[in-house]
Amino acid sequence: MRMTARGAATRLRLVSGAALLMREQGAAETNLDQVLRATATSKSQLFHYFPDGRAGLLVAVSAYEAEQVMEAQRPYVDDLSTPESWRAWRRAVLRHYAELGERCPLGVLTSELGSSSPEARQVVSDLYDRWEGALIAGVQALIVHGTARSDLPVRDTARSILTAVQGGVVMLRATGRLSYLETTLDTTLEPLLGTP
Amino acid sequence: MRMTARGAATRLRLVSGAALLMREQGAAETNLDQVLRATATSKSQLFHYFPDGRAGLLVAVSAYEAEQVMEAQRPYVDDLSTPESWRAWRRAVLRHYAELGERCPLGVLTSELGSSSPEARQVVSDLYDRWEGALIAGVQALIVHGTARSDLPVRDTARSILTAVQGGVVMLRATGRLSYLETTLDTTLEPLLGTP
DNA sequence: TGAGCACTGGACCGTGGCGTCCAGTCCCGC
DNA sequence: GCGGGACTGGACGCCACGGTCCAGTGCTCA
Repeated sequence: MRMTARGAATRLRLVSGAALLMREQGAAETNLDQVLRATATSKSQLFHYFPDGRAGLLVAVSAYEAEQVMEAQRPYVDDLSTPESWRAWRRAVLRHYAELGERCPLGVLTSELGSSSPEARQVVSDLYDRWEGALIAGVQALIVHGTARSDLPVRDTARSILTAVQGGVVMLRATGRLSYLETTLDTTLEPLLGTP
Repeated sequence: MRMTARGAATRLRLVSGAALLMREQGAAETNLDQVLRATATSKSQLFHYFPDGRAGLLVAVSAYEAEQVMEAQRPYVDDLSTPESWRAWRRAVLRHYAELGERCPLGVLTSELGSSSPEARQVVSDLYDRWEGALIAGVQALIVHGTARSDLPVRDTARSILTAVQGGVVMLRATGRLSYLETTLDTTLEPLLGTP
């Protein structure tokens, strides 16, 4: 689809506006009219940019939110080669979820958007792959660096960390408490960084 | 509401039937007509037992599924006083999720039902409290038993285990792989049971 | 500058799905 | 065995919400 700068801006306004609404009140509770009102657009514009309607919008929101999840961990997640960068990463993650609380992109991605369509599911699963890849590289680097024991199972360790974040976010959404994420992250990172 | 045996059976048929449908296809994708067809009941029966309609049914399903989550861990979760019972508990949990896969009560509880209404949210949060309580008692017992170090933070350890299960289930639902749960559970239980 | 297509506005439509109503049946307690 | 309330059946109403249509407007590029 050819698009002018103005068109691209409208499209982005729709996606980011929809994403925000869905974070705050859930995807299922967000209807198209709300999105249109919040973004000052009309129905025909929405269907112009998303011929598949709501379904297409959900996929775009998924991709947008997946990007936000990675963005929140930058720049650290891109280079987890030292204990310092791991610690900085941990701080960044905790800060992000402390700020957003239950209204985080990851929460709505895993619990709602991911199961809305095969395409959205693919987006979520791609996110996990990228994320796991970054963590694997980081664990590997710490072994080379000598901080972590060389017999550490690299992939399993990375997956544990990913799982810890997921679990922490679920509990955050359910209880409003950040402590689950903090504690579990500490436990899981211990073999990598030692007791802080 | 007064109820005869027959009425109670009808009510239970509605709740358990709805729960099954919602596990398999999600709560949002399950409408009342499907529930009625699956349970061989009629709309007036449903509204007879659930005057609040769909909302009330969702709360009842939440309570039912919360009970299923605990039931799946029985009898071990009620007495985690020895390393053997902890190991048996771990096996029971893994077997349960290996069997049900993505169609587990916990998954639909956390991702859909829990946010459907304040009442349902309360049910979910009560479940977590009960669960955490059982784990705390178990960790405490292992310390008394001498298996676990006495300086282990009891509540934090219990919460880590709970978070590990949650994270593992999220990843199971997203990827279909049980390994996340297995690995993370091992890591988290290590300070309690040592390397198996 | 003007032709054509991207872009916009908003009225309109169909329907899936929740909830209501009422008439009839069955069972429990006296 | 009989009165009343628990229980059942299914037709009906209503409306929120996703999606369509078409008539304009204004940018872009030759």
